[in-house]
Amino acid sequence: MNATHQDLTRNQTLVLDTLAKADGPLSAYTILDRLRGDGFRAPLQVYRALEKLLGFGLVHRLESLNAFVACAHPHCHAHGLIAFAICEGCGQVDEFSDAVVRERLGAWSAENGFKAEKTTIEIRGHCANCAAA
Amino acid sequence: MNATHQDLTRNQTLVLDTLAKADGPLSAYTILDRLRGDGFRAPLQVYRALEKLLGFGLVHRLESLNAFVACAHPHCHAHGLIAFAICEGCGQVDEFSDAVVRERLGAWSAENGFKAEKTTIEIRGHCANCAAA
DNA sequence: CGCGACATGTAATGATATTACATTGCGAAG
DNA sequence: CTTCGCAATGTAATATCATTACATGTCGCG
Repeated sequence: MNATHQDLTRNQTLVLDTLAKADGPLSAYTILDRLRGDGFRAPLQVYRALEKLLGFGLVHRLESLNAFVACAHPHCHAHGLIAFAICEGCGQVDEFSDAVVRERLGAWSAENGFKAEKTTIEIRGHCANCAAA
Repeated sequence: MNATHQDLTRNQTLVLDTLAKADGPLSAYTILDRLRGDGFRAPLQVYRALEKLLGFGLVHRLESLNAFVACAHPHCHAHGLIAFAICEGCGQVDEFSDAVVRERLGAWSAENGFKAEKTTIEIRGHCANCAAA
């Protein structure tokens, strides 16, 4: 049914691996630079792979950063709505999910006849370590 | 203490009025184009005004759109966390606030020692009218 | 006046994303 | 087995969004 890692093309695999190895979000152009050695030449190669990976749920886009991260729970295909806590200090991203938040936003949508398709929740701030420093 | 509409400079007023008159979010460059007749020549004039207006809470940035809207409740300076429902059909943006959502995200932050500074919640989808069509 | 703080003007550049078009690889229909 | 069609890929050009750097203007205040 859903795409597995097996179905990925060469470019998709390269992009996903790059994100998985990174310790934080990467911009498309950073990914491009890291894959020059693998023959990547143009932004579109990255954007096309990202588009698919986003569709597969293997990668997330951080809207407030214009950057991308590998999904922290790639084998769990059921995490309804995902929130991100983004540390401005170290760049670490924490991915979590909250049923109550999902329920409340769903309730608002229902009340207002709004058909939600994609929800973005991003908290910018400082993680425990960086806040201490 | 907080800036009032009175304190705004000419450029800030022009940008805010442009956003207030618009029926949806505008990109910085769209604002620039609309203000050419008022002497605007460069993106920075817009970005500088937006920066201040964002600080005053009179304008919001929609991260998933790279665009800006006038605050729907400019006289209420206490709306903690704001969520946006963005219609892909007509471009309308609905701004709302939910205490439970705020409380849940605050709880997550507290539990994880995360110091939240700015929270973005954006729901992309279709409003009642556009979903019907 | 002359200084300091802040707003502004202008140009150049950097960063992010898409459009357009040519090519390749590969499975299915004939 | 070949040809058709589709999806992925390659490449260039361009569009869109945002910032850096530096010069100038304005105005209150000592």
